[in-house]
Amino acid sequence: VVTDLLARRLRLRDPVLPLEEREAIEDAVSHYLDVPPDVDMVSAHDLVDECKLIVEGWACRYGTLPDGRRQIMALHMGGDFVDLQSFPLKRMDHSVGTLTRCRVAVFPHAALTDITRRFPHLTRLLWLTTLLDATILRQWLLSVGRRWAVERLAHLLCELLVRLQVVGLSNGKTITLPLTQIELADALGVSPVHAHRVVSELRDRKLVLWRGQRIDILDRAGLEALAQFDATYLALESLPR
Amino acid sequence: VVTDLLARRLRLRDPVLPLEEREAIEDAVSHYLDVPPDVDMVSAHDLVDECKLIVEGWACRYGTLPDGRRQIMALHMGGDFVDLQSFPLKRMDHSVGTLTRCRVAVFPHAALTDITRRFPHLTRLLWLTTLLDATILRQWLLSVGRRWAVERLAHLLCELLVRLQVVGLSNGKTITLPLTQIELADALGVSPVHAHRVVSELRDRKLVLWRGQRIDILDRAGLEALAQFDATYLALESLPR
DNA sequence: CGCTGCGTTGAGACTACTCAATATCCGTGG
DNA sequence: CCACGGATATTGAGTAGTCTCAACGCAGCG
Repeated sequence: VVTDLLARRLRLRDPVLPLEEREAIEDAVSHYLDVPPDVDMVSAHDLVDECKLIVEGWACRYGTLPDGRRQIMALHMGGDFVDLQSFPLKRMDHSVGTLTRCRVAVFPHAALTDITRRFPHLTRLLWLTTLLDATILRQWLLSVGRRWAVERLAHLLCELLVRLQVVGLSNGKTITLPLTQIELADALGVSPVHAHRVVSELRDRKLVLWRGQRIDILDRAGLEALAQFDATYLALESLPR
Repeated sequence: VVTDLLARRLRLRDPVLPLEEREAIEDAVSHYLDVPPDVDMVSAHDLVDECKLIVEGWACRYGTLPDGRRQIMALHMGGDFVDLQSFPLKRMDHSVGTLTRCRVAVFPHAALTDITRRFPHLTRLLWLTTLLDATILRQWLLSVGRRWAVERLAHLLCELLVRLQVVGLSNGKTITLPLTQIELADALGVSPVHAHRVVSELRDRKLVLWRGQRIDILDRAGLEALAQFDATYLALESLPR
């Protein structure tokens, strides 16, 4: 299960994962877990000794300020490691919470250490996935710093569209986004009221049909133009080794 | 040279770097380079096959939108890898430019691949440095998304103060920041005019003495309070292996 | 059936932006 | 040594994007 998800996410970079590496991943899973919605899987400042991969469901990374202001820093879906960075870092600098009920696979750090000793190539792939998170993070920073709120929302949708398609969770025309407008606001770095206004604007511009969690993309090209979207950061190209 | 810089940056996490690993790092350097100020060391979309570590000088990562808006995503000084992420990723999703003249050490990807094959522990340390960049990145996102511009500037100063102290480039009371207000604006995600106003505000509040590139910290506690600064994300604690 | 959380909408306030003018610094050349 | 040009710093005024406050509607749920 786990291997298929990871392989799907990485196939564009590394089409064939050697059998022994596939087995190594599978063996590194100590157990599976079901986590209810709106629960923290790990909290900032925690010292952790295992990593979690989402098999199904949605989660988000977020940071908070002492006075309560909150910023969501990433959205994660099936196939994503939510805290692989904790393997080298150990200490969490942010929290990860579920947005929906999540099924997760648990990888003890010890098993990952073993992988780094025996499978250099696989190690580089795991490293790669943490770096992909970072490229997305940089785009979010660019968005929050330099895009207007509407553009930012458009860009988020473009990103999710691609990422969901890669793992087969969207047909490119519709996505299911289990976020309240308050959570969306925390992801965009705006107030809840403004998040709503910005959603309305995309609706009014006839770019999307947004009803609750279901979002129909009416004009993907228009959305990408508005967002000034450039997908290269998602590292979808196949490269020679 | 290179090893000392890296060791200094990592000593809090891993106090003793085995001799053979130190040699491996030293051997991985193919050559040194001097880069003039205000020049791109690597550009977005580049396909690269070597990584660069700053020995001396300042550089920044930045991303741009097609219409020219620019966001600086990280500031780098001596001891920082500016594009280690390009080792697993290959393709650059952003650019790296010098702020001052820089002396850099060059690591061919092939040499790094060799390290991942022979030194799992060192590999995890290299992985770690890319993840430290990511924790800083997350703080910047939190800043840009949820802190007012003054708080954001204060937070940036607190961060730089700590980072410079770790590598011995600041005594904790003064830092040299080779940024124009335009570049500072791009780092904070505000307009140049507002960047200036925000610098003035820190001056007026008697928190700093800001003259050109030289910044004297008059009230570090006040600065940290204003920024709601929490240094744990910089991973300065020593942890049991 | 009333509570509670979320979505929606309006109004006024505030942070930050743009435009624009002036001042200062610094390297270059006369 | 000083005049000049260009880039940067500084300041003011008006505007625009976004925020806060607040009210109301709606749906789910015990």
